Amino acid sequence: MSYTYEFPRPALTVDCVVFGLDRDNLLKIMLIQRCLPPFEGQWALPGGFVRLEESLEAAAQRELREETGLENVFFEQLYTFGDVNRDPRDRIISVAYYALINLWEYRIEAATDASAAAWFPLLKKPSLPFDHEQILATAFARLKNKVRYEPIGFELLPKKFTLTQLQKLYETILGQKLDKRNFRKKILKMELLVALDETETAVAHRAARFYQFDEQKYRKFKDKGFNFEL
Amino acid sequence: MSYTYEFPRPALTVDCVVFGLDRDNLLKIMLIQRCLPPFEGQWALPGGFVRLEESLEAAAQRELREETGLENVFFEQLYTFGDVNRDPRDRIISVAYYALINLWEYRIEAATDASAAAWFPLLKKPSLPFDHEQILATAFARLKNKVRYEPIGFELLPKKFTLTQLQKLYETILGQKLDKRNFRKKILKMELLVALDETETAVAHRAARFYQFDEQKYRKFKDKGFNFEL
DNA sequence: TCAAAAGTGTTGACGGTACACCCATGT
DNA sequence: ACATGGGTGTACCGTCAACACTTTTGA
Repeated sequence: MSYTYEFPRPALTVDCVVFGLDRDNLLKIMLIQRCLPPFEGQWALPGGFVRLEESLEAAAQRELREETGLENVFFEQLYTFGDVNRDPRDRIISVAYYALINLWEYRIEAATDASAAAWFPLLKKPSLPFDHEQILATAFARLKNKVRYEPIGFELLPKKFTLTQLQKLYETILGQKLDKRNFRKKILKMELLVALDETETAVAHRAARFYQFDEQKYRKFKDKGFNFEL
Repeated sequence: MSYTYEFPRPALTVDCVVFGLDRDNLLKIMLIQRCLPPFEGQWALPGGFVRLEESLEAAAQRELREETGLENVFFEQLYTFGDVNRDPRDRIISVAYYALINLWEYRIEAATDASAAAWFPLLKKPSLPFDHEQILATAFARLKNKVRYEPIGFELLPKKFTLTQLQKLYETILGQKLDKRNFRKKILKMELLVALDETETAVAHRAARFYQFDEQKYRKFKDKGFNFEL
């Protein structure tokens, strides 16, 4: 028998913190209602056990797909939580991931048929079981940090967006007002946004121009040691 | 039987990337010589299996102590590696930590009696088994990044150090020359360093003043949203 | 007195911040 | 015509980068 079998093994799960931003610039989080003990019936982070034949990332993506119908979204490992008593059942380690998606199109609600999944505004969410509050706090801190120096904010918006929408996104995540003229100068000077010819429609005021994030340009800049800031 | 037992479990290890900086400003890494298969005899990152009754952090600290004699050093979770075939034995997930210690005092070599532990300059290290090369690369990237906006560099120096030593540390990690006057201005303006009355001894030139990092001040600044930069 | 590293200021360029008004559109 | 958000420029200030010489000490 191999060396590795001398040790009893903790169980291993993945949990996902899924952030979404809706049309009203409300930052929301996706939760699922647990259908098994412990904490049956409570809202918790989507997640589940890692299978032997799948990588951690694959496991997180599978769980997300199974429980919420989400696929092909921005996805990143967050942190691994392994306190001894974080799960009352057993010793369970959880590798947490976080994801960002845009809620402007209504595609999301439809996908949540099988398991009960729902979006909660960050400020109105129920309190979470296990150490999920800690996981969420860690994820939010990471988002707040990362959005300043990497252009991941775009993941929360539709492909075409206006500068005001982008600015509001930053204001929501960072929790502070930004100056409109300075914000535009800064973001446009980076030359990572492509101005489209289209404009907003059906608004009761001057129509805003749409922009698009140019990921190719960003990659080139990044390789040259470019720095995205605020 | 509980829900958790329906699933076969991967094994769980911790691995440690231990960086040290010696008197000559050489950045080194600690490796241990494996005394069990697979890769018996090869140099690899220190690490081992997580026990059921200890947290991840405790496991990493224990492994480090057992294998290298190191204790009470800067320590932080790095990333969790879980590719399916990263270990030839079995499905093994590894939670990686990284540590920073100063090698100016000779306390280290003495502690490495039982298992064969040794320090290798980053550029002259042997190639590593498993995915340890990837883990090391991730750790080095993290160090390089983090040193710019959090004062963790001090962990690599003795308590008392000269500004030139500090500057060389940054030059080594960042891989670029820095301007002496600008570096001093910047670092002193933050008021995180305490100038001591002592100076270097036994040098064949003008003796440099010693400084000390004031962690208390840093904590206060940090709470107020202070930003350590370069 | 020489070698070797310590220590010290100024200037010009750039980027950040603060700030207020006119424009386009739909109702 | 009015309400609503879209869009724009300038002036001041602080920060960063570039740059070279004098001082101290031990050999």
